[in-house]
Amino acid sequence: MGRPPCCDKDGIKKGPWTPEEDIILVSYIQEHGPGNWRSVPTNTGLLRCSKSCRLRWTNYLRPGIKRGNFTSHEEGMIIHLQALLGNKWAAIASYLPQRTDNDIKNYWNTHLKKKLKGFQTAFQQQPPTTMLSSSSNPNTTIDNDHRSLFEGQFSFKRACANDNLVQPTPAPPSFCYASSTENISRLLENWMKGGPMSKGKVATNNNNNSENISDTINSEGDGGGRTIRAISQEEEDKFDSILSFNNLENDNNVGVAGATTTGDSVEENINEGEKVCGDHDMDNIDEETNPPLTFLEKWLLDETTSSRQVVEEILQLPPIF
DNA sequence: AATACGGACAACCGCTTCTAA
DNA sequence: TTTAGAAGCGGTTGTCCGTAT
Repeated sequence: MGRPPCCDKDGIKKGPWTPEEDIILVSYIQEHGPGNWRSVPTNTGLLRCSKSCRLRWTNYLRPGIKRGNFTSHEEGMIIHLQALLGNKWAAIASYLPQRTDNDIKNYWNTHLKKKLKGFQTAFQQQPPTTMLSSSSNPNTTIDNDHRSLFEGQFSFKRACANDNLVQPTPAPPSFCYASSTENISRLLENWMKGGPMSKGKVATNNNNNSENISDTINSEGDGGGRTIRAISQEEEDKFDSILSFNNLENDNNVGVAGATTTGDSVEENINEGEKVCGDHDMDNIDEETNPPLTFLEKWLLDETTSSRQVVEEILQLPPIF
C-alpha cells in the first residue's frame, strides 16, 4: 500500500488566494515549518489542496523572494541559462536564488522571448558587428525597423547596468492582494532574523534540519530549494553540444541565440573560463555562503566567452559581473 | 464613455520522478 | 520488490488591468 491521499478532491477551493488564507498559511508555517503539506489543509482548515498550499508558500509567501523589477543582470543570467539549459526553469532559478521558477518562466514568456525573437529576426538580416555600427553609419543596409528595434525596444542601457540602479519598470500591477502578500513576507523577515539564516541568503545544502523554515527553503521544491549545485552530466553534455553547435555555425558567424563564436575548443573555453574567472576580484565573495564555482558558473562568469559577449553587446545587456 | 484587445502574472493541470508503506 | 501517493516541474489557462479604438 502507498500513502493515503493528500486531500479530498471535493470541496477544494480554487482561484486566487485571499489575504486571510495567506495569513493562515503563514501562521501555520511559522509554527510548524514547511513540509508535510498533506496535513496543512487539515490542520489549518484551509479549503485548499496541499499542492496549492505548497505552491503558494514556495512561490509567493516564503521569505527572501524578490518580486518584480528584474534587473538587467538577472535578464542576462536568464538569457544565458535558457540558451544553455533550455526551459529548465527550476535549474535556472537555482542560479537566481531570490527568484522562483514560476516567476522566471513568466518573465521569459512575456518579456525575454519576445525580445530574443525580434533580435533573431533582425539578426538573420544583419550580423551584429554591422548592426551595431549601423547606427552611426547612414550607408548601412539595416532598415529602420530593425534599428529602432535595437535602439528602442532592446535598449537596456548600460547606465542601468550597475546593480544599484534598478531598471525603470512600469508601475506594479495592482493585483488584488499583491501588496498584502508582500506585507506578509515582510512580517516574516523579523521572524527570520532570529533564525539560523537571514532573508535572501544564498543557501547551502549542508543542514538537514527541516524543522525550521530557512532550512526547508533550501530543501523544498517548487522554487523553494534553490541551491548552488554542481553541474550535472546532462548539463555538461548540453553545454558541450552548444559549444559544438556554435562551432558548426561559426562559418556563418551565427550561433545560439544569434551569437558568434571564436571557434575555440571546449577545452580551451573551459581553461579560458577558469583563467579569467581566477582573474576576477573575488574578494567580496564569502566562501562559506557561496560555494566554490562550478563549471557552469565559471562559464557564466567568463567575460571572454564570445557568444555571451555578442549577445550582451547586441542586447545592450550589462556584463554579468 | 463604452468596448475590444493584448500584456502580465497567479494559479492550475498533468506528467514524471521520488519515496513511504 | 511493488505499489500508490507525494513532490517536483514545465506547460497552459484564467483573470485582471491598462491601452487603443
